[in-house]
Amino acid sequence: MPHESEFLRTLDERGFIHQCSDFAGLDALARRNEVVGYIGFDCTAVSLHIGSLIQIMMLYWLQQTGNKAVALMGGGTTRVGDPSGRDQSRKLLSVEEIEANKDGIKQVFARFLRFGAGKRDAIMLDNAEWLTKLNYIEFLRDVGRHFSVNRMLSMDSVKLRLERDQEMSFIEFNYMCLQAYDFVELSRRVGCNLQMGGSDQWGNIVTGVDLGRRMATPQLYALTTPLLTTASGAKMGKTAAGAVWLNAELFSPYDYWQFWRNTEDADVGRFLRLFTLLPLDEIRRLESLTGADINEAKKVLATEATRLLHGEQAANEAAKTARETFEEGALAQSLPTVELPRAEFEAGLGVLTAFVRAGLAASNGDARRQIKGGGLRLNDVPVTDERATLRAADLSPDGVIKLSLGRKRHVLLRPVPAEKNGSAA
RNA sequence: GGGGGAAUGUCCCGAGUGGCAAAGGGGGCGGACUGUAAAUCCGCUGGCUUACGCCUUCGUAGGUUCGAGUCCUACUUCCCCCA
Repeated sequence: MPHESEFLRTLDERGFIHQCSDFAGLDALARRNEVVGYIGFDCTAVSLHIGSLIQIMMLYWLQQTGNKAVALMGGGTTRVGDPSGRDQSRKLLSVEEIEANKDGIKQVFARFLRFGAGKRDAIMLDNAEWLTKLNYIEFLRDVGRHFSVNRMLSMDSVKLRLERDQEMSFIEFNYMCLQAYDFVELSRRVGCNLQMGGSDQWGNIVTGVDLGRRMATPQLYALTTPLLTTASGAKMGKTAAGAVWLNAELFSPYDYWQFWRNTEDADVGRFLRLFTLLPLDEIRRLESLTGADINEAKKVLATEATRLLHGEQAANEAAKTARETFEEGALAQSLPTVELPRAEFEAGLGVLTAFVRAGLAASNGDARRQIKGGGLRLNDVPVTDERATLRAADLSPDGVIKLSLGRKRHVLLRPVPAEKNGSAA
């Protein structure tokens, strides 16, 4: 069942598609470039993380193949909380937190979508705009009567919670109603006819499609992506440093590059298709590399993915830093740098403290343990004495000391004259 | 309304006899092996300390005790059964 539209064909070839409510119908729309598709993003953190990247890429391809993309901020729905895939209720965020999160999340979209007022320009909306103005009684009469509680109870997001005897409050139970209503509202406001999302959103999205039929919107469609895990089964996007954030202030371009560079062999092809724009025949060539040669493909993946999110320059710098550090054994000046007052350094800084200040150890005790395990290095020399003190002789000609945790994590410590405080560069 | 159970190392699951910094997993980190991969093996996984050691942790608050995760009382939350 090959798709005729460029949109579906591209998504299919690149591995984005998990389920669709009606391939033929959507294909027909896409062939005429009449798809107006949206994806909703919860505002539960100040930045999206890598788990949302596949959704963002779908919006990208939607626009690139001649259709209209809508990025929906969940400023309203986040006040309610999505129970999908959760074992327990999440604590409610304050309105202020949600607004702050929304501001942080917005930034990233400009890198992937062309916004504007034109027919094929992307737009960004916030469902707080209509959800917060709903009148409860009216909503129940106009919308609520279309929802079957029987069916909602049978949906996975609800059923699982009930089966495990886990509490599910009424507010969470309403989440899918609001999300379904969003779809209808977007249909009416901007002619939206497609909602995309992760496979865990299938139930919520289809509920929206169904509500649209009952409320007489034009035909709506649902399209979901597969759940992304690494080849060895782990959830994607967890590293030593925690979540892989998309905002550069939370997760530097260098770390981002490293994240992709450390992709498992078996995932390289899949990730190249999903997270880069490289042509498929080039990807086929890269993923066919075997043994150590596949490292070349990983570097391409890292640089391409970083370029998309952080730009050409940041990507090249990250690639250069990695090359100097890992391949040439040189001291790359662009490694993450932590500054500390020169006075503190001259007063005699213990190695333990130094590693804690650099963010490579959680506490002195942690640093001690790492030393015992042979995991800490000072200027590439393993630290063996936990009582050692950093000295001026340890400074490189450029005035920095290189601290390393394990093979991969390196930080430069730089004493500075003023009272500037240590912050990662 | 009555009866019974449960809450453990703030990542998760989960043993626990009055002497416990608290078994065991998972996850994570480090080491070895490699290719900045996977798999495998080994070590570590509360804070402070050069160290003897000190401090903080088992839902909350009290109590018994030389000593309490462990016993008693009250409270909070959750689950099960009866009504």
